[in-house]
Amino acid sequence: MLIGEYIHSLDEKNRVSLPAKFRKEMGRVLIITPGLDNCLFLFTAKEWERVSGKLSHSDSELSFLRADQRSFNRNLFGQASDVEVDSIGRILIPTFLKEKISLKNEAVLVGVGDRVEIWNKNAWKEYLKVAEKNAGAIAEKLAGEK
Amino acid sequence: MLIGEYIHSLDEKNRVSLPAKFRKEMGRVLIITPGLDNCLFLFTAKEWERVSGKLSHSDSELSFLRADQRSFNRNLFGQASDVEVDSIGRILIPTFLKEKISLKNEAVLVGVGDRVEIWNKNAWKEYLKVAEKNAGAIAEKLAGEK
DNA sequence: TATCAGGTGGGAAAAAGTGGGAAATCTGGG
DNA sequence: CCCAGATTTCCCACTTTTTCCCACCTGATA
Repeated sequence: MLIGEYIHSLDEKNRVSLPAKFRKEMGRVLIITPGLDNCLFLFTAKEWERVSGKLSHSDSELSFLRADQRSFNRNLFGQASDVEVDSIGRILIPTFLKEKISLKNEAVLVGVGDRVEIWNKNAWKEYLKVAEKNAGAIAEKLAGEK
Repeated sequence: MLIGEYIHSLDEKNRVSLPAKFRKEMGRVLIITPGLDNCLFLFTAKEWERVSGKLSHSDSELSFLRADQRSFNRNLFGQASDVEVDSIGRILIPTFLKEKISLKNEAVLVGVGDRVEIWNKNAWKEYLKVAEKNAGAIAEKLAGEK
């Protein structure tokens, strides 16, 4: 289970260290994609299989015939990238994804159970502030649903 | 799986580098056709077999009997062209396809799972903007279906 | 204080991408 | 049938980017 929050530097070659605690669990090849709420998702290869398989339609049909499928797949696949963890535990953030969430020198890596999220530091702080304030109310709502 | 977005130059001889990450998976001979939403589709030979097979004998009826099917197939098949990847990984974009999607000096190559798409840079940015806006809604919808 | 692990930075080698010249091929006109 | 000009193909060379590797720094620990 991936948990915890780490602030690591993003160097001028767009490298970030994957927190040592995440490395064993995640393996050597990861998939990075735009996430929701302006962060990036980092999936293990296996988890990516599950996610992409679930989201994209079966390949027995021609997915490009439907406009909403095209739109969705261009987003999902076109904005994804596979990254390899180097010999000392770093990954390379593709430029177009770095820009998408306005990553600067510092990146926040957050373990969220089965995936890792990468955030712009300020965006993360802001998000947390709001999330904490709402936590009580959301808990009540979830309690009703589950 | 073909994923990711790359911006490459289209030189005055109409050549573009196929991103290195795509080369191994795609092989030496590709099929390029007009795509949907004003881009070009680039299929592997194998994927083209599958696609063209589906389109030409869909629903076990004769595909030339329906006007809209004739129209669609004439566009796709008639304008298709096979292109060979040269010794250093470039392909040649046929002039009429280049003009069809108004390609300029820069081309965007996008991996969309089982095919690659080629876009005019601005058109891609515009498309993506809209697609991203709808992604949330589509995701919710898919979440409901699955 | 010495040691170790995690994290950071940077140089050199390799790969990827770009541009252009020369050979080969095609085309139309005499 | 041959030639001149245009186009395409092939190959080489340059530049930029990426990858690989090594060294250093820092904080925790014995």
